[in-house]
Amino acid sequence: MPHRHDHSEAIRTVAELLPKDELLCDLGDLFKLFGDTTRIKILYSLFESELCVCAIAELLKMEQSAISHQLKILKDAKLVGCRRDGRTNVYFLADDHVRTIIGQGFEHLMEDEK
Amino acid sequence: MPHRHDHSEAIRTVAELLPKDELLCDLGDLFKLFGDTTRIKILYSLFESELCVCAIAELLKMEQSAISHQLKILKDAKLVGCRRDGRTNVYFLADDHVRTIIGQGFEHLMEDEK
DNA sequence: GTATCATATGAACAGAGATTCATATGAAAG
DNA sequence: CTTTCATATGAATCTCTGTTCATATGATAC
Repeated sequence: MPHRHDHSEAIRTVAELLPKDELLCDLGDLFKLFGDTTRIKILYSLFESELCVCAIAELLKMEQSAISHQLKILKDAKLVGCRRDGRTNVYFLADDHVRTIIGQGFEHLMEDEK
Repeated sequence: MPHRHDHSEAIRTVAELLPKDELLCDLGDLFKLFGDTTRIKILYSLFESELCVCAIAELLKMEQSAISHQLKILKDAKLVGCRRDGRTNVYFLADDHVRTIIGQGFEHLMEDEK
């Protein structure tokens, strides 16, 4: 028992309502995907239209390799999809939740400005 | 010019619609807050009721110091608020956006299960 | 086939961030 | 005013992660 004062009641109540550890981890992992500027920029770019790797690299003024690495992460998480087109790889948003989640973050920031 | 094939049109279009760098960074920083399991757990705990530091530490079975450090980060970001109560510090959700954003993440995970 | 373009990938490096340990602060009880 | 409890904080450590560099793959054009 680390401390003396009693809050066991509150703890019990909250503990029962807390989701499983695994789910909370998955939730953290999901938000981690949005927690990087490069990935946010990539996702935001794909809001408008599908794009090939080198277009994104040019747009963000970053190296092709860096973009490719991040696209792999987004693809593994199934936030983006990929399609071959000649010798280029075209990426696109795989899920409309991406728009919603980023939109929510956006709204939060906007209200903070006030 | 890093590559030969032309996509300058797509780049121009997207570039115009892309928010400022600073905003995209802020967005990334916001999501970074949710991208850690400990912080997710803390926020989730505060969904139910306000809690003092040692209650959270006990609940999550983590050291008081670790919780305190994370609470500082959440407080600096104004996601949680803090109130003195005798010699304990009581923390609470400062913003209902937190519920919305985490809720969206939750929904995304649930749909993925299918 | 060979050369070239677009992308992927692995290793190495560097920076950020989370936890722990030790200690400081601050309030209340005696 | 001293002691104890609750929390905060700084430094150190260790882990994770993003970028770069070099290279591999894969497809097209010649």
